[in-house]
Amino acid sequence: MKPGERRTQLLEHAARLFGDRGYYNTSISDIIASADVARGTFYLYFANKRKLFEELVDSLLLRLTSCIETVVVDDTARSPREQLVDNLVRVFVLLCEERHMLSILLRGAVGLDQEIDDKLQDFYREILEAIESSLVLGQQMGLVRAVAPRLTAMAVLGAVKETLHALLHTEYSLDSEKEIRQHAQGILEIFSKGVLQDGVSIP
Amino acid sequence: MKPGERRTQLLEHAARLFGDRGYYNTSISDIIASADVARGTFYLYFANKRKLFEELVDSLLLRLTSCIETVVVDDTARSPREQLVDNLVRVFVLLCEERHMLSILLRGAVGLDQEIDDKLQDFYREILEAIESSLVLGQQMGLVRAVAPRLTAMAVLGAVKETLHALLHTEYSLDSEKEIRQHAQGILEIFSKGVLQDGVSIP
Amino acid sequence: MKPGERRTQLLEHAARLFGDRGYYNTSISDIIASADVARGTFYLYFANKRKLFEELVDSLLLRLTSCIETVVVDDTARSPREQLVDNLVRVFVLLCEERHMLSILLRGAVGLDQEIDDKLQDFYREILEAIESSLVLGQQMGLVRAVAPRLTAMAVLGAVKETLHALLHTEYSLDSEKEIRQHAQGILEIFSKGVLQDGVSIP
Amino acid sequence: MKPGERRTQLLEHAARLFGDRGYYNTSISDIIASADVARGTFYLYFANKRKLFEELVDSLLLRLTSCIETVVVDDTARSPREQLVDNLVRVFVLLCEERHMLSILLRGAVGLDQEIDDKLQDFYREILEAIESSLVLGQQMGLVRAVAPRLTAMAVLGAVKETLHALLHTEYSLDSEKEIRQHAQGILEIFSKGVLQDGVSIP
DNA sequence: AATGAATGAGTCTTCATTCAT
DNA sequence: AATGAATGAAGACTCATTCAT
Repeated sequence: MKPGERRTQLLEHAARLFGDRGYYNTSISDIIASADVARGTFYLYFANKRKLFEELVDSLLLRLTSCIETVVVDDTARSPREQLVDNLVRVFVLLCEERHMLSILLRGAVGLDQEIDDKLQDFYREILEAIESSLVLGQQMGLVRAVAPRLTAMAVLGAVKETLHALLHTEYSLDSEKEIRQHAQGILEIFSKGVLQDGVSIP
Repeated sequence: MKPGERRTQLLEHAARLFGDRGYYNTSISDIIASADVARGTFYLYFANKRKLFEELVDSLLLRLTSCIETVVVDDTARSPREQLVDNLVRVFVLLCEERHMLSILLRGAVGLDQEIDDKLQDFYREILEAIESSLVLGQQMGLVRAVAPRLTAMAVLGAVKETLHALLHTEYSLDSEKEIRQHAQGILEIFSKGVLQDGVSIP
Repeated sequence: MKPGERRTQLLEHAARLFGDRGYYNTSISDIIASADVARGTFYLYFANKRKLFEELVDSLLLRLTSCIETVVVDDTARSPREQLVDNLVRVFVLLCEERHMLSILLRGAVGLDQEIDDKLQDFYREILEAIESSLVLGQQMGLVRAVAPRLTAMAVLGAVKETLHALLHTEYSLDSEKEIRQHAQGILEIFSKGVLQDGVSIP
Repeated sequence: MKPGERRTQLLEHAARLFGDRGYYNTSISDIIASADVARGTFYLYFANKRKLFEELVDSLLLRLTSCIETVVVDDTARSPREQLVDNLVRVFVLLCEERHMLSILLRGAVGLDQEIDDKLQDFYREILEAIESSLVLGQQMGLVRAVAPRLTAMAVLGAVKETLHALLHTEYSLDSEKEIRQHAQGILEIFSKGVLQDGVSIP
């Protein structure tokens, strides 16, 4: 077994177990039994259970961050719309592939550890701020109506989270990339034009 | 101490602790220390920690459910829009008053207990279905565009959840009912008309 | 409810429960629930659980002792044989009527309390000594062979205990006094003549 | 410390404590304190207190069973009488060496656990049946009088149990194998010929 | 006499972590 | 690098007993 392979092995098994049962219902015994590794070996690679979890979260946030590209208005190759959809698609594809991590991401690590909680909090805050500043920019360019940018950003983020959440519980499934793309476009459309017919307003 | 008061006392202290630290980081010792009650007294009122938690969840879902009224189209007193906003406002007011329960609601009881998890799941599913059927009705009446009803329902629910989530972390605050009402109207507006200016589309 | 009736009520319910489940598997809660009496009331009549048990044992030993009459050789009305059998019959009748107490008697109160244990020990010792001295007397009168008196006494007591034990487990039943009398005579015969045919010895 | 030694260590200390104080008055704390072992270590070797006890009972019954050999009538080396006595001697020797287990054996595990109780019950039943069938065989061969076989079997078993019981309370002691052999022969003789002189009957 | 809410010492059990081999 | 026996702090839960009403 190559060096580092043991580590990966433990991380993968732990991710599956944490995703399935949650942090507190996954014991070190479960992880080492699943990875077929001795108890002492675990502590050769990770300082403790919390650190292993933290590493899983870090790794996920890193990969997620690298999924998201800043939308460039004057890209001649891809329209802003395409770039937005592509961002969403990449996020969904990543998280569909790693349901276990998705589970960890959505549940958060509440009550587990302030440090890890903060990381997730920061991650979401950055995303919120990115959306918010895009909206503000759009408003400055006259493209976006006078909606409250922060509130709108939260709405968008929440919508994405909720559809991800639905994926976990198999009420909803996105099996092909085509479906995922349609899903992403659907979300974008809802927020672009709203749900009402032109000229209609809620009475 | 009146009968039933001890129970309530324990429920309240437990709610605060569960809300602050999460289920697993709240021990019975914490609860009874907080409520200043003897160990045995706890078990006089609750079979175990899980049952107490379940009761908190049940009680919250009950109160939440009773907040939400079916929107009636031909109400002469209040327009559908007002009814929608009032529903949202009541939910927000209730949850603002009980932050601890809000925390429990949003985190879910993941990995804790299938039964409790299912209750939350069912609750959210009912809300989703209510939103979805309203949208379908709106489409039949020609008011709502040809958006995917399920996806849209998830987007709306997610948006509400996310703003509630923000409340927990004090990035965002809704201190008066007036603010809450504006907040609810804001969400409604985003989903009604979307974020784009009339005649504009994302390039 | 007459005074003293509460006491009796508690004693009877406790006897049944102790007999069925044993001392440690019978809680005060069980007893007061069975007797339909408040918790505090229990302690009005008994200092504690142990004292109640002690009273049950005392009462049983008293009644047992009063069952057993010293065998008188020159009684013109009843032969010694009849007196012996009558003693056994009375003991069996008493214990058949109160199976729960029989259970307590046979199990002993081992590990429960030195004091109670000693009482049972003393009771059995007295019986042993009575049998032993009868045997010695018989030997002096030339009726009894040169068997070891103590050992023989233990054998007799053990035989009686074992058949009582069998009653508890329904392998064996003594439903009428006639059956009980035959049973007692059977035991007496075994010890009188032994099991071998005249003139035969175990090879 | 060799593998398996910890287990044995715990079993031995537990046997002593259970024997001295009984099951319910022996806590896990007592056992681990006596064996000078950490709390967690206990659960490394036994699922719980009950399982440890069960193992002690199982082990004793196994060793007891292997003490007892079927009596062979046409053995040229040892007469049936010798074989019978040898069986008894082996049982007594075993139980004299392990007083603690003797205590457990005689007290039974009443009210502790149906499963363990049944094991003891079954063990005694088998012994009873073996004695009973020997008596019936003896009757068919014309050696044994027309005594009730079941009743007689119970008497014999009871006698043996009672003398064992006496050993526990030091009223009686069997310190050498010679004494034990005399004891066994004494019991056999009582049941062979009875206690009465030839030609005498209880008046 | 009777009640039953309250108590808290004591029990079993789990599990993350350590360390000698 | 790897092992797994050993640890013990910490948690949930029980139940005999008390005492104010």
